[in-house]
Amino acid sequence: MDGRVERGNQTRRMVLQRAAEIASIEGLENLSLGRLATELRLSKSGVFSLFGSKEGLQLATVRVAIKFYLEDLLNPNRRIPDGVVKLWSLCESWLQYSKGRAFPGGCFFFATAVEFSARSGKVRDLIAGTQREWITHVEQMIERAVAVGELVPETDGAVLAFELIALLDSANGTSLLHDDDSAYTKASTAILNRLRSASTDKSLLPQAV
Amino acid sequence: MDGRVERGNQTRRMVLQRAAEIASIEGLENLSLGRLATELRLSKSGVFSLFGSKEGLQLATVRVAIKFYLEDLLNPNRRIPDGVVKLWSLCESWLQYSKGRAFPGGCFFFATAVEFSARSGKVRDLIAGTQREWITHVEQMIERAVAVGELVPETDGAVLAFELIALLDSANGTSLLHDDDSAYTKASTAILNRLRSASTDKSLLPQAV
DNA sequence: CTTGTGACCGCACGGTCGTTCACTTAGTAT
DNA sequence: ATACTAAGTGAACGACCGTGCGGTCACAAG
Repeated sequence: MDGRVERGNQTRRMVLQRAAEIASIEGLENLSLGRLATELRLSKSGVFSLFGSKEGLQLATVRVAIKFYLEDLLNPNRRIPDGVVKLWSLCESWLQYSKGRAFPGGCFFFATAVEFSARSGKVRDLIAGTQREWITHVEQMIERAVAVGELVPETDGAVLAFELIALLDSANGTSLLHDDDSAYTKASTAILNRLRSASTDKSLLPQAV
Repeated sequence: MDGRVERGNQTRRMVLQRAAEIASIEGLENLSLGRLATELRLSKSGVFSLFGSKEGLQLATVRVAIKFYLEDLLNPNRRIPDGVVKLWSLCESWLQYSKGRAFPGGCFFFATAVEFSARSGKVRDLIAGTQREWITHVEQMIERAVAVGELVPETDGAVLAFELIALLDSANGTSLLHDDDSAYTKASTAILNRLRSASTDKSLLPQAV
């Protein structure tokens, strides 16, 4: 029980919450210690000392965003039994999460992954690793849907996962750029069509969005 | 015939070429006059005066990137007759153009569209408009393929265009982030499957990539 | 009660940023 | 020859950047 440490953690949480918001809009590189400090009425050196360096702040911001996604997106879906419905439910939740602008700049990882995709360093590696895990997770859920016989056995899991994630990301990006929610409907339609075409039992999924 | 103006245009081209390269990697916002000047052995104020402001430089950079795409991507395909083969050819060219890293940070418009998708201003508007034109172009080619009877009449052009562009963009982004060309193969496979499923004559497209 | 530690502040540093301004140079037009 | 114009330079500006240092204060451990 250390009141100082607890106070520090609370401040850290406050800073990181705001940092994740800013980063989703303007990118992790455009995060600045001074701006965060001013907005949150702290001193620049105080914020600095909480994270040791700007890179430390960036890494901590990514980690807190990971936590948000695990809690808000993956956790709620974890009790649904494996199969095509779970897959569809995950996609729906993802679109809803993006649409709800939990991060004002849309999906945090989409924004930062694109920002760092052509760079190098610890931040890029952390983001790339996180993205890799997400892809693997989707692939596993596809494989399990095949295993329980709800997707046709010829299903290429890697390609299908690529397709689903592409549609999700594009909905996020397009809706932001054109300030137009119809991208979410298009993505839903496309995903539903794609899942139905690979399903063994067409009655498991809704007819249309 | 004005030697001064011509010299200026030449310098402008040189600056913009490098600016587009940098922007594809680090974004239009991280372009800096000083850095461009140092790299190209010009004075900072000289570069500045060629474009009047940083925003002017950003807008000019976007415009030159548009020109590159029109010349390198759209022009070569314009003589192919309307239909599903033209559609497939356009996608293949796009993937090849991205894969060849004509811009070292992959597709210039993908990088900058994501960067500016949650901002406002002239630069964002120009990028959004350009993206809108590209979407419309793909939709038109789909509609024409429907008109010549090569795609089934029930085809939803807006959704199909969304799907194709999503797959192209994702191939670009994923290949960069994970330094892995297999994303291009996945995209090709998915696009080919999708086009075949909507085609009236399955023999028009290759069997696989 | 002492000693140590972590949160946090104020201040200053070297550096880069976009922008301005006075200036030179060189090609055009009259 | 003269006046004009555009390209390009060099020095300076104010603002902001990440970082380091010295210090204050509240709390914890011995």
